Amino acid sequence: MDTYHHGNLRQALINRAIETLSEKGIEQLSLRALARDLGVSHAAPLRHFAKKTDLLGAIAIEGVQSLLDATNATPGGYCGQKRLRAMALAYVTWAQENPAFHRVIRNSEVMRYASDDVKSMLSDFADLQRREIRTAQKQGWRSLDDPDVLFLHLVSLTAGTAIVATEQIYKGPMGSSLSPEALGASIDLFLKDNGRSD
Amino acid sequence: MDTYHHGNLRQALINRAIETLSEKGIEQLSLRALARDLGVSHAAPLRHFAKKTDLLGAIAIEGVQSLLDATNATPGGYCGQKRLRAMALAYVTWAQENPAFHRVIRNSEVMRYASDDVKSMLSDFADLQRREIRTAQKQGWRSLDDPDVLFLHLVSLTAGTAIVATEQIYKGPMGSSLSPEALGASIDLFLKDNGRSD
DNA sequence: AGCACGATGTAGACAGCGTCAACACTAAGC
DNA sequence: GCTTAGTGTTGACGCTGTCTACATCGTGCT
Repeated sequence: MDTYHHGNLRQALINRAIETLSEKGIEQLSLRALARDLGVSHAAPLRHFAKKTDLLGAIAIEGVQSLLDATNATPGGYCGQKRLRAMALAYVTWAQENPAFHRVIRNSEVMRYASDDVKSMLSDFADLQRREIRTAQKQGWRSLDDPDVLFLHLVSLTAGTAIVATEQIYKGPMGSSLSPEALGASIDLFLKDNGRSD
Repeated sequence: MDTYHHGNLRQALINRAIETLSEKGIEQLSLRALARDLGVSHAAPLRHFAKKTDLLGAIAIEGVQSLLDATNATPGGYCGQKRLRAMALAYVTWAQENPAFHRVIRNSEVMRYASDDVKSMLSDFADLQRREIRTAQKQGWRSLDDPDVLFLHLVSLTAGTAIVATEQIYKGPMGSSLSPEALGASIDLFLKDNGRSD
């Protein structure tokens, strides 16, 4: 028989939200629709997420965790330039495979109200990239460039590539140049170039 | 005395929408609030924009026009690589100076319902960039690279840089490296590099 | 002039939304 | 076994976008 209490409504809400987020985007997400989908009353979600932004915040935590897992699952043993390349590609691939997470994490409304946990995780992630840039430079990659500029460039390029690779708007203009090979080649324009011809 | 008819409600709605868009973002925009701000009844906007997306579509048209104007106002006489650099910088600067337009144009919900006019204008803009890439390559800039990959890279980098430069999320992690000089230097990593040391 | 008509604004209604408050059920600890 | 905290339900409020019916204005026709 059906129990009065759902049992795991909190996680069920998150999971269903991720589904609808992938299908219909963030503006179409509604707490009441989630409640209907899960067969609970319209106010039940409020027991677990007082505000809609709290649900999105919880998804953001899972999303950042998923992103960190994806970049950590990157083939090990590399350091510096090769690691940066692997991380950048992992980011783009992750964005393509987890559109819901990607949209949530890159949404400024969500991140404005995100918990400090999320912010510090992302901050650590940024620091990791900064360190790898330093390492790569010590190995001779773009050693004369300002590391802050390299970091800005890396973040801009990966964020932009992920968006171009996932947003429907760009599908038309880009045409065939969104294959994994093309994406890798584009990343390589920055991350294989060592400032000298090779 | 006040006239029964507003006189230019359509443009007034667009202008006020751009204001609130800059201040509060796209999710906070409401037709009824606009009507209140302009002192007309809650349904008056519907005479000019049957759907909320129609208003955003109209703003998108003005936005794309503004973007094209900004890139055309780029110092003339250049072709190829220098022109690409000027266009990329103009795009980022434009995004910073016109956050409302930038948000609307980069919003996939809006662009999904955008008119064919907007889409063809953006398509022409993309073609222009492709041509400049070809020209730059003939001038020796990255002449061995696949032009499709260069185009993908250019779009990703400019889109990403504009987002990093405008979205509050990145302000923290990026810190001081968002000065115009840093942005220019980051763009130059792609657009000044000619594949050989110089 | 006067009249019809289209364009534009108003008033009211409806459903859907987020959110709050009051109440109902259930499990867990004393 | 009773209390209590956690969880789900019901109903309400004000907000939203959108629809319909009605009001008012300017403009062109006769």
